[in-house]
Amino acid sequence: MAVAGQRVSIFDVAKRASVGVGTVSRVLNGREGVSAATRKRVLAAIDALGYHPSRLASGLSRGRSDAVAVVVPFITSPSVVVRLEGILEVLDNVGLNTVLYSVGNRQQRDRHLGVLGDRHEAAGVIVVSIRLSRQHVERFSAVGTPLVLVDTRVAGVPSIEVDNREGGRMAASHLLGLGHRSFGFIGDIDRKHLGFSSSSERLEGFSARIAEAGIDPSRIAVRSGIHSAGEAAVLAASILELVEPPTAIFAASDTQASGVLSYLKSKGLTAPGDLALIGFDGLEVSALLGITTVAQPLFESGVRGAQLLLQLLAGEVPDPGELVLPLRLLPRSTTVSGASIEPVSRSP
Amino acid sequence: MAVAGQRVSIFDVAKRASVGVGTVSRVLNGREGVSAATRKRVLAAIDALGYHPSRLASGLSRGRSDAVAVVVPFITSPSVVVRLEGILEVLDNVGLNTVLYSVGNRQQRDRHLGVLGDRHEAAGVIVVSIRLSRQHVERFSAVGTPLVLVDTRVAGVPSIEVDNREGGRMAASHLLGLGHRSFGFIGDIDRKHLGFSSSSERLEGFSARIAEAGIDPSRIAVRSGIHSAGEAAVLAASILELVEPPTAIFAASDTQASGVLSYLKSKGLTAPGDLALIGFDGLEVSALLGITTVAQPLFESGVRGAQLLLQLLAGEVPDPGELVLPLRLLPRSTTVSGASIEPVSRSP
DNA sequence: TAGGATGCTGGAAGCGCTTCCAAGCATGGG
DNA sequence: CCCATGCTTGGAAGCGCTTCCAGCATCCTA
Repeated sequence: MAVAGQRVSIFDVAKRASVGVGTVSRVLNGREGVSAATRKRVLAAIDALGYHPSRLASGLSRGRSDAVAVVVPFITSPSVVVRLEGILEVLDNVGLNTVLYSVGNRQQRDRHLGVLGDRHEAAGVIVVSIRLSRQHVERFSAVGTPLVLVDTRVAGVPSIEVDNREGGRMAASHLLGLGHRSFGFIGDIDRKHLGFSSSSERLEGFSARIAEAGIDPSRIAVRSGIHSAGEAAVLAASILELVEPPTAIFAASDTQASGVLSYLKSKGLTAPGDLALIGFDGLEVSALLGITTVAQPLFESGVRGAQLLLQLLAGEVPDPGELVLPLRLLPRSTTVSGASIEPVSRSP
Repeated sequence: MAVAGQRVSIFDVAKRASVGVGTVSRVLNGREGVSAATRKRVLAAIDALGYHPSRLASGLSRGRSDAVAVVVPFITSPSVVVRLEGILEVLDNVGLNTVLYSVGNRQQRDRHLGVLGDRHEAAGVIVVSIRLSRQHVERFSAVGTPLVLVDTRVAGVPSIEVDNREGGRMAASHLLGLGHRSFGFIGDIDRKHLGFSSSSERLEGFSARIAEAGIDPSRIAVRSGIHSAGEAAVLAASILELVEPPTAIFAASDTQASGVLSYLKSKGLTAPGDLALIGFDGLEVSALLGITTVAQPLFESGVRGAQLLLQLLAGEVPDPGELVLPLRLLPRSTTVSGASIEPVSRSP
């Protein structure tokens, strides 16, 4: 055991095993060229001293850390969490250390990305949902740190995305097909200025499709607020209090759709009878509540992103570097009355 | 801008500003004893070169990093995420860098905790939900790294917890009060062996209270599986297929309760008519679905934990070092028929 | 048997920062 | 006019590791 207050260094291990520090380093890194007997002595010393190598020193000396950095926006949205699960699933499996950097505002973003790009503090970096400038990206490519984007993109950088405009169109088509002609939209505001654009892109696609159907898109009742179910409930109220409320609402996320549904229930209203409702994401909560949604492969986006990074780390050049994953419309009971109810599935 | 492939060091900045590295360091760390003119020259050089100090080097040199490490179990449960939000809320506000270490198994746990405790790679550490051994803790106290536990505890270490046994008792009392006499329990298995014990503690309290009511607790239909809604649905099926199914089920978490409810709906059954259902945690999903639950202050646990750490970092000794937060039973429509439905609230 | 290969090993240099000490330079009091 | 005092400043040492080179056995080959 380590003596209280004393930090054990590679030097102590070397002394105890009667070898040089170089040899200890070789053992630590599983490099060959160390006899079995010596290796055993070193391992015994490490064990006896309770030694842990300093990641700082090794990273500094090597010029790069061996951890993977994942930069995520302040984890406030369930969709980010699911993506993260996918990323960790892959990275954990191959035994890579993963460090998460949570970004709550632009300042934090620039600091973290600056350091991660400028210095080699990570073997590779995955950025989730945060919009990067070309400058940010150039830093990474200049020093050769592999970079992968999930749910965001910059030309020329490997990324995983969905087509949010297409998703908006799908939602509109579904509602139009059901005969709806008046619409509301509940989206979120990028208050932290991190460049979140999916909400507005979804609205764009939605509006475009509505226009194609010959309906004036400026008549869509658009409301935006912070991304939360509670806020969405309030926004829903404001829409339903209109003189001529729409017959259908498209919420930019399932979280927001669930807030709308909760508001309806509290007023004794039902979907789709009083209001048709469609969300986005395909979160588990939408299945539990029976909310129709445009589902995107969140978990898979994380998995693919991590796999892309592994390829880059292995020196390969991923072929379809910029991947667009497919969306699926899941019709459920908030738009189609009498839709069959399925239990949530066992696998995520 | 930095020249491609070239890393800019403090030395380059010093040269450009025609000062010594010591002076640059002083400027970087906002230390006084630098004339305004010199400071301005240094800042200009930093800007011109696009310089970012290396956290590795500064951490190594200083003997400690200035970031706060938060160790969380592989983010699989929404409750952990909410706690994390609370932690980040506080830490972000005071401008502390936060780095998350995700732990998926014992090996990872020991590696991360070993390094964080042994070396000074973090100014302070918050561990969420993972059980620590006395040995782990001693490492931290030996080197003097502040440590705070959230949702787990070790005697003598500042921590934030709830009384899970008491929560189990509250659930039992509620169901007993409604006249139920036969029970099922759906909990989770600590498959990763990270020492999660809340599920079993909740069962203990539940059983104890049942026994006090004169009912043989061994007759509780206990089922356990991995922590997910889907798995809980399967376990619920196995309980309801019993020859004499219970009239009420206590699920160890809201996530699991939501799975049970989803199963009921898919079978055309209702709560509490066919089965009374109570969950645990007070997640938003329980409000959305109207599930009765034993609510714990998740967000607040994170906030308090972070505040505790800030106190320790400031050198203060927190007075009630080991905090037990209160639980609240929220009766909703899965146990009390006709319970009023409230919209989800605006604030989290 | 000698000369070169080969396999292990020790340890110095260097990664980029902080910190501390000594030194330079004004300034003010005596 | 001289020296003590207080600011600023430069830069060497050291944090703990990796890496590379040189040194030493040992082994193989001709």
